[in-house]
Amino acid sequence: MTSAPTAAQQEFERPFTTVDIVLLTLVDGELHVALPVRDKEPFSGRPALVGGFVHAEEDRDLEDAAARILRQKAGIRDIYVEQLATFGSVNRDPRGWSVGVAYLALVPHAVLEASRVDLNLIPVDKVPPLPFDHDRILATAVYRLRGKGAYSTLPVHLLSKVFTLGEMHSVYEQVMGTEIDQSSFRRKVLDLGIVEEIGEMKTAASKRPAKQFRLKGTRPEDSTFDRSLV
Amino acid sequence: MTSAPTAAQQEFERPFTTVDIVLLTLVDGELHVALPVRDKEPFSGRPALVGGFVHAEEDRDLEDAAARILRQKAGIRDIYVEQLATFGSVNRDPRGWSVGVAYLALVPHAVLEASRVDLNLIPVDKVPPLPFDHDRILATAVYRLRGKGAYSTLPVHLLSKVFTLGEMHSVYEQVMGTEIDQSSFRRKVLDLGIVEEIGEMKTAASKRPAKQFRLKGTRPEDSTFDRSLV
DNA sequence: ACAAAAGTGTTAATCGTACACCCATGC
DNA sequence: GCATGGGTGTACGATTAACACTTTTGT
Repeated sequence: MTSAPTAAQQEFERPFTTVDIVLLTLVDGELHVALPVRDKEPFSGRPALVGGFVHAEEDRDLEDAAARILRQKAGIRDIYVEQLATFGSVNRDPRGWSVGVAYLALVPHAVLEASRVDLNLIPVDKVPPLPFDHDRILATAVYRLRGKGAYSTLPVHLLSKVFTLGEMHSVYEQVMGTEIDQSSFRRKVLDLGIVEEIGEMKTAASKRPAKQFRLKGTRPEDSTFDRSLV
Repeated sequence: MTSAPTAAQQEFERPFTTVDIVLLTLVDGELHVALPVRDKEPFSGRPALVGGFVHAEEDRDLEDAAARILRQKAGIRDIYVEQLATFGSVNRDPRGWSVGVAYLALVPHAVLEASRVDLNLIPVDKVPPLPFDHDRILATAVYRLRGKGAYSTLPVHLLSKVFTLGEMHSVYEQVMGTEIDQSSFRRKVLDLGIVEEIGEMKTAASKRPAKQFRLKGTRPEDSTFDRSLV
């Protein structure tokens, strides 16, 4: 409360609020999660999700808090972040009743390499038991990515802003864990109009150069469609 | 913190935590939201979402808190509830930095009528401006219901446990706001196996008696499928 | 010239919609 | 017997998956 405490508020002990971020990236075709080693109690020395307290004096809202925490604890900014779910209970944190607002963050691997912070990337299927309820949060994140993946542009955020259809195709295969017919994928992506050709640049790789694309206008960052891409 | 406060916690002012519930029901074919009149400051006398503080001493987790609030403030229990999203900012509540965990609750109208509480049901498209950020929360809830509706059993929870395919058909039409071919709807529902015939009871209405159904085993309350029912 | 990835085209099966039709009951 | 909602069947068009084929580059 800012100035005028009311009866209702004073009566109750306030839970404390954290933001917990599942930061995912793709390291040569495999989904990894950032699990930096904790340097404070509780669970000091153990890997855990990127997280921190909401700073009431500093953060204007939860998204601000998430962005700040990503900056301060992971050294990255301007990446894709969406709210996942909120976990609150008396025993998820040994310090007492806490509310953890969980976020899903997707980032191209290159961005993480540019950051100086050691994020301790671990393949999502080789993660050791985590402190707090972070196992559950991680599971929720992966479930969301897989579930929403086929019907949205979510997986694209694992790529850099500019990409080829080949790269996009491959990311969807990796995220969804299935083979996807190249031809069908291509056609769907193209006539759903979720992507736009950028210049006619080409990749300077080894074989035939590919056209470059970027996500279409839909700034709201998300975009869901009714056809499945897998 | 229960016993041993650490440095990190004491430094920060804690936001307070509320649970805000969008309680929806169908009153003769129209979606209504429960907006009981507030009897406390702030915004005393104005209709607002059903809500309350998390009671750290009493609630074991957020779902507990939501259930308790529904019992105490709406006089109902054992209804369908799912977490919607969490809204937290310095200015959503005049009392200061607050975190509101929003829930979507669906209930058959009959259950509300059994409750003694005056819930002030208002058609969702005729809702006056609400206090706090309740307008936004309500919009999110309706958006979720419409968006998820066609691909899940969500709308079914607006019906009593036992229902006919005709009733189900009609609820989906009302929620989604479209006409749905009766024959196709029927076939999809049936061979998706999301529903099971109960006895061979029949309705004692006016015309030809209909078979009665209930949601199939999938207790986890939810259940999503990949085909659209609309 | 060959490998490898980009990109195009065609076909057969599947799915969904629309519509026509029959059934059981109350009045 | 007729109006009304319950319930079934079918046919046509749209969508998809599967696969074959062509193009363009680096080596």
